[in-house]
Amino acid sequence: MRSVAAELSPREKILDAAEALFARRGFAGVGLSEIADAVGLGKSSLFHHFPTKAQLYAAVVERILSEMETALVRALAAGGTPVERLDRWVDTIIDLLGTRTSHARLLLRSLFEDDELTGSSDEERAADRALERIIHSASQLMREGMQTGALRAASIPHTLQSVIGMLIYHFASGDFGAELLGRPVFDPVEVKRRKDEIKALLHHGLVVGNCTDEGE
Amino acid sequence: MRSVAAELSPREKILDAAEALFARRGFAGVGLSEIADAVGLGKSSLFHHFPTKAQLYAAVVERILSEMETALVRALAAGGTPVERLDRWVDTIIDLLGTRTSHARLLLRSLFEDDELTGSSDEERAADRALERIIHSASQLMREGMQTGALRAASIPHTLQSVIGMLIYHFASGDFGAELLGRPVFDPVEVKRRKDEIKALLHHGLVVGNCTDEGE
DNA sequence: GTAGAGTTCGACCGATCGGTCGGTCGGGAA
DNA sequence: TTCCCGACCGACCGATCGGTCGAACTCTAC
Repeated sequence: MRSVAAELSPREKILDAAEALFARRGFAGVGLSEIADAVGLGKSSLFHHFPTKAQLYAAVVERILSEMETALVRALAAGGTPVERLDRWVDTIIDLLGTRTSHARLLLRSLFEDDELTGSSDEERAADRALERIIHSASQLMREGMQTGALRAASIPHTLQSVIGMLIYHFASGDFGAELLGRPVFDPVEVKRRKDEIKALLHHGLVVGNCTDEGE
Repeated sequence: MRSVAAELSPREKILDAAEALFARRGFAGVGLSEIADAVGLGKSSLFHHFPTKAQLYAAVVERILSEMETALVRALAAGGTPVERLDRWVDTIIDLLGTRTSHARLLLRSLFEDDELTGSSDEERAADRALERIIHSASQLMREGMQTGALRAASIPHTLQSVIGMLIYHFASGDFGAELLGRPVFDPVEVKRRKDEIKALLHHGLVVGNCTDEGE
């Protein structure tokens, strides 16, 4: 079948298997033997590539976040008005989360588990820093939009939390989301629709008729 | 110390301890001995009140969802325009999630783990049905609002997902959210602000100037 | 009293957990 | 040919997992 392209390195194969399993059942819910079986290796061989289970998990998270950061930097660098960049920011994240079916769940899980999972020296700090940069540039974008008057004045952290919630939660919602939608959340039709719906909500809100000023 | 009010029943004490632990580390991440220690019982005593670990977990989820359903039914029954009821719906959920600090995480986790955790006969079905009723009544509310023209026409499932994501994710985001906000997400000031910010986003959107019609 | 239900307990079970260890294997350099 | 080295493996370690069992300790009702 595949001819030239060469096999993935064992390290990558391990990361792929671990990513899928961790996303489905969480850090504590997956045994190393299970990961090893999925890759086709013995359990002891995993320790040749990753010193501990926690560091394997950290490597999985780091890979996801750095891919996301790269994509977002690229999307924002293309320029345009703040609103155009915000729309492109949303599109880029949805393209990623809608394609890599385990990323949303894994990121959401890592948000919980990391509270207590000790930040192991190297790998985990890298993930944290990538996340920090993503958040920082998004905040910057919103601040700029509000200063130029393109965006309504609002709490930037809260608005960021709202957008993150709309994005990550949706693609992590699994069977529940699929039942709501009547179609898998990763179905291309629904992924496309998700882009439109989120951008429409950001552009127009939900309630009609409250256009110009205050809300209370 | 406390005189009249009576102790909580052992069943409730177990549920409280299990709720806090499951929320923090997930189903697989918590051992029964840990729960037993937290309650002040021997591990074997837990099996007198709950036949298996899975059913204890299901009971925890069920208690949360039924409390939430009761509060929401009460909030919607008070009547008013669709927009008023929607605002009250948001306020009610935030009052709950902002007070019971483990509920958001536990609900979010249960959304993931349940995909594979077998729906054990009784207790788990009860939770699923409560959740179904919550979603159903919220959909009904949105449908009514759109039909009367109070709400912008939009995909009800997607809008529901967005609102759920904004609510649940935020209160589950823990240290990450606290760092963003500069204050714990359960701080009363931030809880109050969360209500205002979400309702403002639903009322006005984020982008200004796109008031009346289409967005492309 | 004492019978009996409800509750709690320690001891124990097989299985699995993350991780270690000593060693096998194949391929490239000398 | 020899040597070396990274990849890999099976056997094994102590600990902990969810769960069972039978005995003991309440408390109430009679």
